[in-house]
Amino acid sequence: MMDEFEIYLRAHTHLNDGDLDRIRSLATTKGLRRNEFLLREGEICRHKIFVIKGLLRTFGTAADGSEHILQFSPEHSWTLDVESYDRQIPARSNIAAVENSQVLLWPKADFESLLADIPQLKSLAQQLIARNIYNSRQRLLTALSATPEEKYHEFTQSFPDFLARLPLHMIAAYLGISLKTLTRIRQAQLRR
Amino acid sequence: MMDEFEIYLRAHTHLNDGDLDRIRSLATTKGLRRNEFLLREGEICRHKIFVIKGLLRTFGTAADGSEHILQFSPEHSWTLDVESYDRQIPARSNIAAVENSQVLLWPKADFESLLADIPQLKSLAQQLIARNIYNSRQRLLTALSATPEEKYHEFTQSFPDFLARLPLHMIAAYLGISLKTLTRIRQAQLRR
DNA sequence: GGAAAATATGGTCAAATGACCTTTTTTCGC
DNA sequence: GCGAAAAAAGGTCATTTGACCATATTTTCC
Repeated sequence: MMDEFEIYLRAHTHLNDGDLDRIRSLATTKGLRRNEFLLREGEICRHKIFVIKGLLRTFGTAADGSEHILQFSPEHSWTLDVESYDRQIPARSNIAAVENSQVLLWPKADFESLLADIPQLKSLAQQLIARNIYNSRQRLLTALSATPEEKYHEFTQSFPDFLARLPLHMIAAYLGISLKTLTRIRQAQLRR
Repeated sequence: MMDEFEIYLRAHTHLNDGDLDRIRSLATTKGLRRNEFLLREGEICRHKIFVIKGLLRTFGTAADGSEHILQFSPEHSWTLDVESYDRQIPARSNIAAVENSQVLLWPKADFESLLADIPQLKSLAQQLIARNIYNSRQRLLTALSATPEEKYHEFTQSFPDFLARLPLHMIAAYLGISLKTLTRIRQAQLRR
């Protein structure tokens, strides 16, 4: 059950078995059905989340009810609503499963004690934060400057494996374009 | 010269005079003329930057030469190209002065030793990182979901003081809309 | 103070995009 | 495997947006 996580941790850190056991021991496993929510807007994000298997999406909803996807979280990635988790305030985004998935959950207090006690884990966490910041910058720049076609192209280059796992309307919601525009782009590319 | 910075630090941290002096002593002051660059795409960002006075912009350029503004940095804010600074790799963004400005610069190695030695500074730095992440999320969501008019409205609410300090074309470059669209929005609002 | 540059506005037009709707195809869940 | 639901694709049309151009206004800087 947890072995996927162990593989991940061993690949990304140098931890002794004791620390690894302690990290594992504080997590609970949870299965999610397709479309099941892990966090809803307005709730407080109380856990650090690691995706063992499957695919999650983090999305906000606009005034008109439309969904806009901030992030996809596939197996071997971490997720949460940062601001809600940090400050324990109501979340402004939702997290839900795209596919049937399996996640590990650590209550915030537990994870913080792990971070305080295990420098290698802390260092991993900081790397992840840094990467997150770089990615956000790049994504923002793309959102500001790219045409729909360029956005789609960048997406296919960055996440080739997601193409087959996501319905197109979610890709559109991630790129900030309409489904119609996305299918038009794809049709145009087929004809070439 | 440095007093602005001292006021800022005292307002946001609890530092003793010794630490404060040490932080100040490692910085150099630099004046910038309007439109002068502090960092150009491809260069390596070697300094942590604090804006004493004035206004900077951080922007990327697209293939067609158009500029897209990632961030404005007014007096009493910090800036840099994160990825370039962290990893000492070529920057993908430019930083330039919008107004005549004055900044403090710390060479990376010096600032790192300050962070290592002064916990209050480290804590301030972490707060700033956190805020940066929240803002990026919000900005991305807006970029994905809002209409040009909503984007402009949110901008005026968030940064009322910037309106008078920025040429419209920069606001457009920040919002990811054309200057034409922006002036249309403003005209429509005048008529009401 | 005055020339030059930057900025803002306006007009026109073509193209891109999204809203709305229907139909076909695929996938899901029991 | 089958019925229901979800997803994809297609059609049509009105609207928004941006490109390009000219012009007016303001600001900058020597």
